Amino acid sequence: MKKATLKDIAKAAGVSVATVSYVLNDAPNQTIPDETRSRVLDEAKRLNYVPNLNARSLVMQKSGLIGILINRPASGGSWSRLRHAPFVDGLERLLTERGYHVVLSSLDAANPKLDIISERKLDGVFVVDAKKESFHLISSRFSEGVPLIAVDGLIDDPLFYKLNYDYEDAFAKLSASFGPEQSYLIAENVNNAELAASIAQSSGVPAERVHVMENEARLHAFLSGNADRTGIVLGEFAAAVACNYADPAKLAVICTAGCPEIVPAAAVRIAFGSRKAEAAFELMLRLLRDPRSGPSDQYVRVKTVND
Amino acid sequence: MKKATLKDIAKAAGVSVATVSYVLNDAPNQTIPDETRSRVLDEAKRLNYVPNLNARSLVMQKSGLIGILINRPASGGSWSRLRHAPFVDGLERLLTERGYHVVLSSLDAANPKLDIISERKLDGVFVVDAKKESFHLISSRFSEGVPLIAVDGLIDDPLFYKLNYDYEDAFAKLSASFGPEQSYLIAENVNNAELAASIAQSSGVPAERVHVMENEARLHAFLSGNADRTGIVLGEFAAAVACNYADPAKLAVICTAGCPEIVPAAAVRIAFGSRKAEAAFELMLRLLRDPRSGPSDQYVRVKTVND
DNA sequence: TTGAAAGCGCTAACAC
DNA sequence: GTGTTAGCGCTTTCAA
Repeated sequence: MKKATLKDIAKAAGVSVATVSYVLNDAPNQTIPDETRSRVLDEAKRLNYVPNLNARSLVMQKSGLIGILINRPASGGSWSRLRHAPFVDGLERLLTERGYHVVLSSLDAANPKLDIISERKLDGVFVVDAKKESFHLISSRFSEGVPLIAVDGLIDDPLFYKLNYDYEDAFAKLSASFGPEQSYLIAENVNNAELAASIAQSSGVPAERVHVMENEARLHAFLSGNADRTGIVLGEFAAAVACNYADPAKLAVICTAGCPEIVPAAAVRIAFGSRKAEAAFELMLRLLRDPRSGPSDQYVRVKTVND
Repeated sequence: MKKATLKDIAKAAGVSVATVSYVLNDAPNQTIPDETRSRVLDEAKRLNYVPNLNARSLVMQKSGLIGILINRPASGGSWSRLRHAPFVDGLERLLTERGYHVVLSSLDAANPKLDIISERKLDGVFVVDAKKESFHLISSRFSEGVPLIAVDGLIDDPLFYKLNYDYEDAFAKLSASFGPEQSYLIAENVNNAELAASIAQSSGVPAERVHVMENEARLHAFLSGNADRTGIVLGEFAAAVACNYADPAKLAVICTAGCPEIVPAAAVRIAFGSRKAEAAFELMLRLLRDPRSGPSDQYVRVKTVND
């Protein structure tokens, strides 16, 4: 039994392919009598018809595919491999639920192969944690109207909408008990230099007490030298590791991945929940409907969850 | 500037589309003089040619897409949302590196929409953590030769190759210090009932001391009642949570996600590393080359990393 | 060594 | 109401 096509259904139902297509797609301005309609529908079901989306994509010049392109660190512990996982999961779920198909693709920071966007005629693209250069590489190739959303990256390029956490807000909430003057900061090793700079700056923590997560040994060394201080940790996975070398009670963790349960209960926790995925989804839907309906300054900032 | 097609290149280079196609694909049994070849290549580059893979997929009846279909729990804490993340990440990376495009799709256990396989003409499919019924639903629709790999699921269906951890091996390594007679077991809340049963059974832990991870409250209650015992925990994320309610030093964690750093160093750790993703990738590649070149019993068991 | 042409399965304009 | 048909961009057979 091989795949049935429109033609097969047409033959079986004694109508033309056009009619079948009309019925199956509920074509707006076609008026099909119920008798014909149900005959077609019956045959389609009987033949186990499944549309070939490659054919449809070819003629429609759009695919129903949304891309999530992630710039992954070449090396790095599990904290960096996990960093985007809950976001990707959440976003994928929402998109799938909505009927989109999701293609996931790792970008090599050195050599980001972005052809997938045009090759597959992606309807919309999320670019996660990319360097400035990657963004420019994309925008130099797209005069087209594909919605482009930069996630976790500050980029001065009008082709991209930008979606970021409002770290400033998070730090502010912490400032009473974890004042930047006396605390240190453990930051995630993000690819986007502009974002990293902005985080460090808005934390208010002096540069010499900002540690960028790289490997366990260096983290250990840094924490040993700051055992008497309180600390702020960005990311629950980094925090889980840090708790092996620091007293959780002296730590405030800004949960960027929506997994607060992972960090020891003794630490102070402040969370963004799963809002980034939701915001990403909503913005994309809106742009898909109308490519320029996003916020006029192109920035979306996700705030922490208030409890 | 709109997308260039083969036809555009052909016109620009003064040859036919067939010739362009031959050149661009290094067609095996065509002999193209270097002069023509480079003229075509030059024009392709000049026009920023990017192939339309939807068109190619249509004629080739295959897409270059590999599907990862994941049965996600409707509810559950971050430990369950994270469970497959490192596997998916690792697998996606390997596939992407190899030139495949990866489509990711959540399956609703109640209503698994599997049409994506035929709609997109997927070249190969991983089905992760699915119930018996979902597997049957798939195999009832596929006489076709698409390589199907069931990950984290025991299923008696010849259409699927099965890829699972060798839990027995892991438990055996632990038996000296964490004897099943005196320990409890915290198991992940897997969808596949057959797998769950097999894990519980091969652990040797008496049924009344096997706790299936559901929510933090129930976990807390269970651990309170077993404070005097040693315990084995499946999954590092579950373990991280458990450490809030149990002494890490009395815990052995079987790391199923490749993220041992996440669990407190005081616990005994035994790991599968990232071998599942690698094994999945290798098996898929082999099947893609020759659909029946997998192990004859269709089972692949991934062992723990020896150190 | 190259090209013309027949599709792959589908959509939609247009004719009847 | 329904059918005919011209593509969408590509691969590949067959002829020249």
